[in-house]
Amino acid sequence: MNVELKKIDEVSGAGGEKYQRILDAAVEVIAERGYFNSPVSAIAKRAGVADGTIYLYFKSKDDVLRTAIDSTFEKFYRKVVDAFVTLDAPREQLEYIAQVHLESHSVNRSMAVLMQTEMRQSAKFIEEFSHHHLVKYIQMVREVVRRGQEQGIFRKDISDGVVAHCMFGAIDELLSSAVFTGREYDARNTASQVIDVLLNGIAAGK
Amino acid sequence: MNVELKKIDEVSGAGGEKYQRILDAAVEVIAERGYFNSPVSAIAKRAGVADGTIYLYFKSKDDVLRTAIDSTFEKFYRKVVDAFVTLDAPREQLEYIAQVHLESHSVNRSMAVLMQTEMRQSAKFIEEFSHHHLVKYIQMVREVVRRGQEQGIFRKDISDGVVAHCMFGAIDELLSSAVFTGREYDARNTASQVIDVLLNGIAAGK
Amino acid sequence: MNVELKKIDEVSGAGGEKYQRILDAAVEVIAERGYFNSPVSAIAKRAGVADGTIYLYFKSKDDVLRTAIDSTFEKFYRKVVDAFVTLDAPREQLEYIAQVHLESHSVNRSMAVLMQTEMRQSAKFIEEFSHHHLVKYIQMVREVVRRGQEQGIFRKDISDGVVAHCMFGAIDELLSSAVFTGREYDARNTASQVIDVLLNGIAAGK
Amino acid sequence: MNVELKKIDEVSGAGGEKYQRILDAAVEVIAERGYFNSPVSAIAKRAGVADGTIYLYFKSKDDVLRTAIDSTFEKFYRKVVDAFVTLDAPREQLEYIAQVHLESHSVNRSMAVLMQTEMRQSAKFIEEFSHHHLVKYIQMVREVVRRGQEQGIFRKDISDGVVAHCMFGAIDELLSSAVFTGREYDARNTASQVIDVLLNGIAAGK
DNA sequence: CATGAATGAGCGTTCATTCAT
DNA sequence: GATGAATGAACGCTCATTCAT
Repeated sequence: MNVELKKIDEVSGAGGEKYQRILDAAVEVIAERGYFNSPVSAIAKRAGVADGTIYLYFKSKDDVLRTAIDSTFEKFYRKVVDAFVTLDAPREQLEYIAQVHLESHSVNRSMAVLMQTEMRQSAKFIEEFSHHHLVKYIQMVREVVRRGQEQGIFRKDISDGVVAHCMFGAIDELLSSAVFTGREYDARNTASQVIDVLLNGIAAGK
Repeated sequence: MNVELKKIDEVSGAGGEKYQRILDAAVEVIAERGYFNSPVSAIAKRAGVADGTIYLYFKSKDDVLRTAIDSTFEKFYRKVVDAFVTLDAPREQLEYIAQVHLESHSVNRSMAVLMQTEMRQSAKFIEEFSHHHLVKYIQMVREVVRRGQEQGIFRKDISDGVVAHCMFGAIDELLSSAVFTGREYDARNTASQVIDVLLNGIAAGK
Repeated sequence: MNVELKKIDEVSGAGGEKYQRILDAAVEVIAERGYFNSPVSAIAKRAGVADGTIYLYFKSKDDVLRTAIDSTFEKFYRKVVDAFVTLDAPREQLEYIAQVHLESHSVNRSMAVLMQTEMRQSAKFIEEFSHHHLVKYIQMVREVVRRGQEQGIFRKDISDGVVAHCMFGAIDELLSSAVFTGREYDARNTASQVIDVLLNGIAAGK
Repeated sequence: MNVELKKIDEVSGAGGEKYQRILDAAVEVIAERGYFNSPVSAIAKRAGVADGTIYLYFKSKDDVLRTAIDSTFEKFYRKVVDAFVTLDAPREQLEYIAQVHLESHSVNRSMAVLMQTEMRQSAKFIEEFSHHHLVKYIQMVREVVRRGQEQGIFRKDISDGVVAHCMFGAIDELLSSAVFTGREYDARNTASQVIDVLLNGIAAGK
């Protein structure tokens, strides 16, 4: 894996930002038309390269999509990990995750569309994704929840796994709904609402 | 030859449930391989009919998928509406929706997989009907939430829309995760946990 | 051939005008949509019979078309032969042939369309037709021309074959043009014009 | 393998006349079997290219046929127009048209067959272009006839339209008959006979 | 005789991938 | 490296024909 990342860097070194151009073009085109309705030729055209050139940088059409998703998730993961260095409180950590997750919409709208659609197009793909990326997300949240439980901030009679899935699912659905309806929202504010529900529930107080 | 014909008759039982055999086969095959990786011929084979036979019952490949999803959701919707006749309390209503939603896994695992994948694709036809159904679900929950707010059971400072999406997303993700990891769960128990989180939050009490 | 005609009569005897209904329906449908765009099922529907029924009366879809054309031409041929019994003069005979040929448009417009289109759709079919029917037409005209030459009415320095083909072609093209443009014409008057050109030419008289 | 590649190169000569190879193959195959009985794969095979290659040069199967017919007629039309620059007399002009029309047989026998068959099919696209071309032919002749009438060479009591259709039909039928019976003829001589009939008629002089 | 559900070969077309240049 | 013409397998769908009823 490290090896592969290094190679990428080398390639994109010189004038080889063709690699990145192809990735971006793929995300855009696929977001607009769907994976199976996006011929490699359309991606190549958008990237401004010849069809065959794509195969100099990627093994297959599938590989382009996979790489784009992997790299997006990698960025998400790194951003969260970096912030955690100076962000200690479980509550704030959850809110930060929610916020970054929801921000993905505005950072790269095409990518957000793609993650809500193409990423889920086949059980096979999901199984892969579930194991590689989602699991990492869930782990992250579970650890935060467990730390909160240990600190007495969060209830101990609740499964951290269930909480983690609920949180991911809730945010993902809000994001998804915004993507499909074209609605805009304020990531910070929405994150705060979700965390409010998650922490305090909707039952009328006391 | 007679033997073979007899066998077919046995299989097809009453009369025209080739229609149903095709639907079931489609759901199975598409759940396994994805819509675009499931040739009509594969569906036909699984259903034990000739390729052309599918077009006696459906207008197109699209139509098969659409019909399968429509009918599944219709069943879900009706089940909930029926139960609501004798189930009044907002809290119980939410729990019932969660439970039926989670039960879909055991009722028809392939359909559950399919709902987690194909229903979200970007193809134009999804926008048409995926949303048609999801919107109905969200509406249902929003109404329950609003009634709870009016009755003073639920907090009034929270958007019913956000709550509805959170609930759907949380449950759907739990379902999805179970589907893809092959985990089993008890629908009633899981539903109760999710509703607990949703109503009371995870923050340690007072 | 006689045998086949007899059989047809027997079939159409009782309530078996299904045979004729199928022929008529085929001509109509094919005239409207073209042979290859006219499924047997469309012909059956128009005829008010089941698809399979057509195969009780005809060997194949091709056979229906062939039979319709054969029978139309047969009627034409008989009509001309009958009239010749009391119509002696070569000039009048030619004019009569032209008139009946041109009348086919009004007698059965669909059949006229079909003869101008589908009958010519493949070299194979034309070769058959050319040999079976057209040859008869040409022969008829050639004999009339030869008799006219013997009687000193027609020039002897002209090939009767060329004349016959010219006459058929000229009339057929007028008919065809009317069919395609939807124009109407008076068969008797048009026939008289064609024969005028054929007999007297268009050069200004001395 | 090298041998085979070399052979292909030899065949394809200069550069991109795959385009022409496909057109020629299409004309041949369609002339033999008819448009609807000529799968694209058969045309590709005859042209020595892969099925998909055809779609690099043409939009559809329809487009191949349309292009072939258009270009053939365009050549015919240009040849006539060019000759008219130095060919003034109406009589000679008619004879020239007849001759070029009849020569088409020897220039490209397959194309001649195709023009006698596919050009007249009922498919909608024929109405679009078959008539587009035929109308041009008829117009050309009508103008010549009218000029002849103005010059007092041709009778004025005869419709130029009828004459034009008669001439086209007569020649086309002679061509067609020769094509389908496999007969050969001398274009110049046959043209002269047809024009003789058209101008002077077959009635015995005075 | 008549039906029409069922078949499956065959079609036009697309597109991921290769490879000579 | 970069190109893009060429390939051909694969697809969704149609429809002539059959045959159990």
